[in-house]
Amino acid sequence: MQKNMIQDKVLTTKEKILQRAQALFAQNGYDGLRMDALAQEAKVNKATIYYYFKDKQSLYETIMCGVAEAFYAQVEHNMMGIKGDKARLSVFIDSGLDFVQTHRDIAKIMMVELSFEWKNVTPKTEAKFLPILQRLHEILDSGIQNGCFKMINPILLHSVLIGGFNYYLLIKNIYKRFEQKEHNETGHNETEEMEQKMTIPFSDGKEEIKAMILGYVVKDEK
Amino acid sequence: MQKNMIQDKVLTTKEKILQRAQALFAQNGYDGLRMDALAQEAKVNKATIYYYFKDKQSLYETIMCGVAEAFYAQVEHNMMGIKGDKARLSVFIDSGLDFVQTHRDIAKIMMVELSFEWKNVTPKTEAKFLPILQRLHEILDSGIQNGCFKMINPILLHSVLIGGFNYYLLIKNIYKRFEQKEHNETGHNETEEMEQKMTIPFSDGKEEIKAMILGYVVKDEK
Amino acid sequence: MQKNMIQDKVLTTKEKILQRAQALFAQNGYDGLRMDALAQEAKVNKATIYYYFKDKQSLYETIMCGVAEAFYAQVEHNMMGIKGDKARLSVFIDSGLDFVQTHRDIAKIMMVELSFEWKNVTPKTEAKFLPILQRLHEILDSGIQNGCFKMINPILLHSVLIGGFNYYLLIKNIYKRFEQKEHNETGHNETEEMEQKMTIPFSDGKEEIKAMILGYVVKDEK
Amino acid sequence: MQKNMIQDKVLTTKEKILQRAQALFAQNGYDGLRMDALAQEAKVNKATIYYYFKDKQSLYETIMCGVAEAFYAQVEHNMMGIKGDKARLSVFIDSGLDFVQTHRDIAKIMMVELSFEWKNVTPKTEAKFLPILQRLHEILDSGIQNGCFKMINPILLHSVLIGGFNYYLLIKNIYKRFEQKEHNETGHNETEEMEQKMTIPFSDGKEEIKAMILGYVVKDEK
DNA sequence: AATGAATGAGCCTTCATTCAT
DNA sequence: AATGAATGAAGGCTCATTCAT
Repeated sequence: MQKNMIQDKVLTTKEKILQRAQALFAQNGYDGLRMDALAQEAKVNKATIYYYFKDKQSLYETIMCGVAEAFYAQVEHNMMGIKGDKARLSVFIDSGLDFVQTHRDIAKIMMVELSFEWKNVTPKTEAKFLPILQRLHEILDSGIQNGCFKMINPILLHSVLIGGFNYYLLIKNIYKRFEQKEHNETGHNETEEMEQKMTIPFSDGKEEIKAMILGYVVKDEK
Repeated sequence: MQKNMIQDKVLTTKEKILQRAQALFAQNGYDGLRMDALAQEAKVNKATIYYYFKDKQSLYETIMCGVAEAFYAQVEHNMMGIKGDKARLSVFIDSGLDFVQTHRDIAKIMMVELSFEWKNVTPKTEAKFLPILQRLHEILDSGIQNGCFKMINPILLHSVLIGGFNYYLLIKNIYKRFEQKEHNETGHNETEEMEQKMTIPFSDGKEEIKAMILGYVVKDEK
Repeated sequence: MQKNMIQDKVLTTKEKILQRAQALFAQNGYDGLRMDALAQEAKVNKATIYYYFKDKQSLYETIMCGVAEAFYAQVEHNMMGIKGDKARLSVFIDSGLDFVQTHRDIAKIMMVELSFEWKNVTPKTEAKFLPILQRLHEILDSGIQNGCFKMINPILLHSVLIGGFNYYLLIKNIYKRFEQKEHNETGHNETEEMEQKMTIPFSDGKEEIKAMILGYVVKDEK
Repeated sequence: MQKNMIQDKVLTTKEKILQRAQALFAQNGYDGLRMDALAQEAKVNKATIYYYFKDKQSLYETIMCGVAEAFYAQVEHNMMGIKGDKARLSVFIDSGLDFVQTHRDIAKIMMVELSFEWKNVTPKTEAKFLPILQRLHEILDSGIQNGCFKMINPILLHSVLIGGFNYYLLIKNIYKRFEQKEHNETGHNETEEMEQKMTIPFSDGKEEIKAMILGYVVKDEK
């Protein structure tokens, strides 16, 4: 998080390139990233990028694989030693929400890649994502089979968790812009509903989503 | 669905361009769409596109505005005459889910645009989206104020509804690919979990999401 | 030949590009030709080249195919109606020598391509050269079989004819340079051998080569 | 011939570079040789090349000078002690043919350089070639003056000798390819002329060329 | 209304070369 | 003696856009 600032000088050239590339891919997408811009941002010569990475696609692949591994590692780490389906589901949900919140660049890249139907994802990268999906399934399936979870399509749960939350974080940004603009433009005659918006501050969102999911999935215990 | 084939000849040149542009923007994003490719797909000369649209940005804007208007119109139409907070919420959720499901291209474009922080959205387009968001707020706020809905951040609900469902539809595609590949590669000795996947067919998803949201929002009436 | 000067304005853009490309390929080889330089020489925008030709390779291919066709057409035309093995061989030799002398660019390109073992020659181009070689064989083989020609490897004859003469034209250029330099540097005390050089002016060369070949191939008739 | 394998370890780094460079220049020409590729082939770091050679041009020059010296040395060696114009011409022709046949790389490089009008040849290199040409002239001129040789342009003789034979060796390669392809494609129904080709095997070529030249140059003695 | 031809700007990539070690 | 890292300067090619018709 704050590594960038503190360790900026410590990063190797390759790491510097990867770091900036991730940010730029997230901002502009695969086609939108310009190698010139990346070189400038990473403060290296354009040719230096090609010293470390075969081409743009390979740079992207490196990032995507890193993403997959990072996500998998975090979930694995968090789940370690957790027993009981409900506890495991709870930890899993928290892990997912945290990852999406902490790794904004990655979440965005994934979202876009998903929208483009995995267009720029190579088989190698795809293979890295498989274990993650399998792991999610194991967890959810176990709960369903043990009877403490309602029968639910695991993918759907996953979607609400990751897709819903990521969308929330994204739209919050846009929303704030709307409000600022309106505020500037309308002067003081805000409508009541706009007042209303202000009274419901942007919540963290994680707890609500978790509650929404658990409320649906976990069977009432009597 | 089969409109393309039947009406292909009926479409004006301008409509043909817009139709193909929407599909290509959805597939490749703003930067990914090539005017050459569009001309080819629309079976017109490249210069013809510029006869109808000032430039690429203007073409995109036209589509985005159309998107916003279409969404707003559908919601308005569906809500017409519906009374009662719960009923209105129900219809609203259905409208949202239907729209996302029916207008895949638009949903994808919006998702990507959101990820890129509205990068290619002009003020004019932005203005078109405002009424939609306002309408959603009215509906949700009313229910909250009337006490039949739990206090919830409307944006969060919106996110689970639109973001969660769109994500579900997207990942379903990728998922099916994974399964096909694995099926091809592993031959016949699928593990049990893979069997399991098969037993939970890809549900429509709409009902679950609706239930999940309503379960969280609607207060139990005693 | 003098078309360039007279018809320069009449050439289509595509022809202009091809014409200049041929000259530049001859001067610098495939790798040595710079698309920028070509654009400048042809007085068109660089992108215009790509409007007419897919890429550098395709441009080269177009020229090579043209070359092959031009050569074949000229030989065919000259041979038309010629009867008798000796007469045909004579006409064939003249055609070859004339072609090499008239189409200097082409001869150079072919020579280089041969040296690089056909490196930049695509199958399509290769196919165009086949008929030429076959035609040469027919002619020579017939003479050999009819007994008026000495048994000779046709390829060898071809080599002396084309390779020897082309080499002669090339080295004449270099030779002249040597002499000029020496003349400038040595002042007036030229050695006798240098005087000698001057007394044997650069002959056309065609007649000598033709005589050399015929002297070897044609059997003395008694 | 098999020197490469046996002496590979014995070569100094500099020699290794020169050896591989010569081969690569012959294959791809000056512009076609990539310093990266050379480094890889010579199994040294790219910077190592620059440790031994100022730049690409200087590397090329070193090779070209070596070429000239080698050629000159061989001719000088072979001619040593040979008396009589005809004998000397005979030895000279043999030397030339042998050199062209033995030093394929060099012959190719020279051929290409000639085609490009000595483009990459520096004055220093040019100076090395002068003695060779002078020596050839001496030999030929002497024979002409002594009356045992027909009056002939020495350069033309040189061209047929070197140019014709080198061309023959080059085109033999391409020719064999044609035949292989045709053989593969036509199956077993070769036409008669194809049969014919097979019956005239690729001769060495040296004797024919020598005979062709001598037949033309040497005056019949009665 | 529509298009073939042409282009300026810029993109990804490569190349010969240098630097610090 | 030798090299991993880095680079300035192109090089081939593409893109959105315009022009003349």
